[in-house]
Amino acid sequence: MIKEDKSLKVLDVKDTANILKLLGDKTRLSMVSMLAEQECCVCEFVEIFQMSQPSISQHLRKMKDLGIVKEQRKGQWVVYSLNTTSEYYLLVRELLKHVPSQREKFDWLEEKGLRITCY
Amino acid sequence: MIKEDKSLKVLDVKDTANILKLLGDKTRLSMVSMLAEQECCVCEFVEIFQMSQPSISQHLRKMKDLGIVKEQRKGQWVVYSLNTTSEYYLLVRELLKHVPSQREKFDWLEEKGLRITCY
DNA sequence: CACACATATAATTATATGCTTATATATTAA
DNA sequence: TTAATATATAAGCATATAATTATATGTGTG
Repeated sequence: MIKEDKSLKVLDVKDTANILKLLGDKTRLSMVSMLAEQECCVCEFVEIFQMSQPSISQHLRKMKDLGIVKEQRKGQWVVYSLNTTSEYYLLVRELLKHVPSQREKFDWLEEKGLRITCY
Repeated sequence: MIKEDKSLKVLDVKDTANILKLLGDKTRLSMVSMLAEQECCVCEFVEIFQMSQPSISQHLRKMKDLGIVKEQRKGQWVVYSLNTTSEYYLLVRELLKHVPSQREKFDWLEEKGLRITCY
């Protein structure tokens, strides 16, 4: 019996290129790296990236459209998280190994008293 | 003594995003996938991708600029290959694992009698 | 309900990207 | 040296992208 490599899923060149293009943006790559650590809501991203709220929303939208992230409303907030059931999830996890941890960004939110999401 | 993971090199978020953006193009991703198999010259790429020669040259230029590929003149041809000494090489290799082999493209060149590079 | 807060969408704008055509450069062969 | 072939670069154009502002929608609270 051949053992399947659980860290590998072969994808289309075209689909893969689309994912790479999507993650080929500093803001979005940081976002997924953060989401690999913890879930996070829109207004927290706005604080972290010092960027307009619509801009953040649009970045998240693009990632949601390709199924990389998912959203969940929690009261007045919308909390985003990595979609671990995506066919691209393994690729994304692999990519993130090559990028430094973004945990500090959550620490910064805590310090500033801007952390929203409750655990 | 801590054993270093030879398949992992942690990079800047910004640099990584640039690499992903570069490879977030169907043509360029196919190109590096081909180069991971064998070296290849410009005119062969032109045949494979059915695209103008300047367009191919420009794609290769971008990848050369980031150090992902390197070139070597062989007579009237310029042969491109993966730059295995690039700081991005490990990331690129990892990415390519998630993409199907492009060996068939070389087979197609052979069949059509368009294979140039000599081994 | 009215208001505040959080988020999404639409419209606009500036810039980046990818392709084409035209042209320049480099190499080989007659 | 001239012609043919291979490649690179420049300029122009059409489309894509990422940001902004303005506005709409959704939710909690008095």
